[in-house]
Amino acid sequence: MGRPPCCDKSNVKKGLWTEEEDAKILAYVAIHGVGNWSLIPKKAGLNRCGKSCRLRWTNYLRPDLKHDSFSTQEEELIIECHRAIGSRWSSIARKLPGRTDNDVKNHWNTKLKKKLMKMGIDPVTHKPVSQLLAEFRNISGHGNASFKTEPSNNSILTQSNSAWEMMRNTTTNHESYYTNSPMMFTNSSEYQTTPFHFYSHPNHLLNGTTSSCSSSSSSTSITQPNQVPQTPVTNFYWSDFLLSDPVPQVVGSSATSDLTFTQNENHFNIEAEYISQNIDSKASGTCHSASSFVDEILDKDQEMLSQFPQLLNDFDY
DNA sequence: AAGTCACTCAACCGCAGGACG
DNA sequence: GCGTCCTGCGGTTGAGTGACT
Repeated sequence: MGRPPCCDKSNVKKGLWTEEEDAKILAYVAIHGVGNWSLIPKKAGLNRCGKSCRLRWTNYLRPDLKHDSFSTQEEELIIECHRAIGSRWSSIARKLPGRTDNDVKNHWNTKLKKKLMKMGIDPVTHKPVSQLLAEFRNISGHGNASFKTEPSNNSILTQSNSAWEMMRNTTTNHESYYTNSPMMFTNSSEYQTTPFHFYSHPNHLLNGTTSSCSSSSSSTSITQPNQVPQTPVTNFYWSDFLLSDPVPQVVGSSATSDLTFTQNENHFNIEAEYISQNIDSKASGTCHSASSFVDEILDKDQEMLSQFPQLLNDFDY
C-alpha cells in the first residue's frame, strides 16, 4: 500500500498562481510565519496543495529573493560548485544569497550548460570533450577504431552521457558543432587559449566566451519577461488579505520580512571547504607538480591530436 | 499576418529523510 | 521498531513568449 496523496489532487487548483493567491500567502505568512504547509491552504483560504504553497513561497514570494538576472560572478560560482559537487542545486543555491535551487537549476539547464558545451567542455564532467574522447579510446581499447557506432554502455561517455549526447543533440548540423568547438576541431589560436581559461582562472570564464555565447546570453536576459518582476497592475495589496484568525504563531518564525531560514550550514560548509580547497589547489598548482592544470590538458590534447591525425575524419554519427 | 520553432522558467511530481508519537 | 506526517530535493513538464520562416 503506497503513501496516500498529500491532498485531494482532483479538488485543488494547479498551474500558475494569481496575484490574489500570492497575496493570500503573503498575508498569512506575515501573521503566522512559515510552517505546517499542509494546513496553510485551508487557513489562508487557498484551494491549493500545501506543497504547492510551500513551493510558491520558497521559489517566488520569499522577501529575501532576488528576481534579477544572474551576475557573471554568480554564474562562475555555479559552474565551480557544479564541477565540485554536481547537481546538488540546493547546496549551490545556499552559496548564492537570494537565489533558490530552482533558479540555479533552471539557469544551469538553460544557459550555463550550453555555454560550456559551446566552449567544448563537457557540462557533466567539466572536462574538455576531446579529453573524454581520448579516455574513451583508452578504456575501450579502440585506439584506431572510428566512432561509427555509439559507445558501449560501460564507456565513459555513456556514464556521463553528456559528451555523447552533446554531440548528438546540441546541433543537428555536425559541421556547426565542430566549428563551435574550437578545443577539438580547429587549430586557431582560440583553440590554444579560450576554452582553458576556466581551469586556470575561473573568474575569466564567462567574460572570455565567444561572441556567440555572450550575445545569446545577454540578449535573452534582457528580453526575458520573467527575469525582472513586472510591476503588478493590481487593485489590491497582499495586506488586504491579512486574516484575523488568531492561529498561534509558529515558534521561531517572525511575522515580518526578516523571517529566518534555518539551514544545515555545517554540511554545506564542508562542501564549500571542499570547493575552495579545489580552487586553491588549482590556483597554486598543487594538483600537478611540474606544470599547471591548464598546461597538462593542453599537452594531452596536442598529444592526442598528434597521435590520431585522422581523428577529425573518424567521426561519423 | 500566420504558422512553426526554440527557449525560458514556474510549477509539478515522486522520492528520501527527519521528526514525532 | 514502525507508521505517519512534513519538508527538502532533483528531475521533468508544459504554458507562455519571442524569434524565425
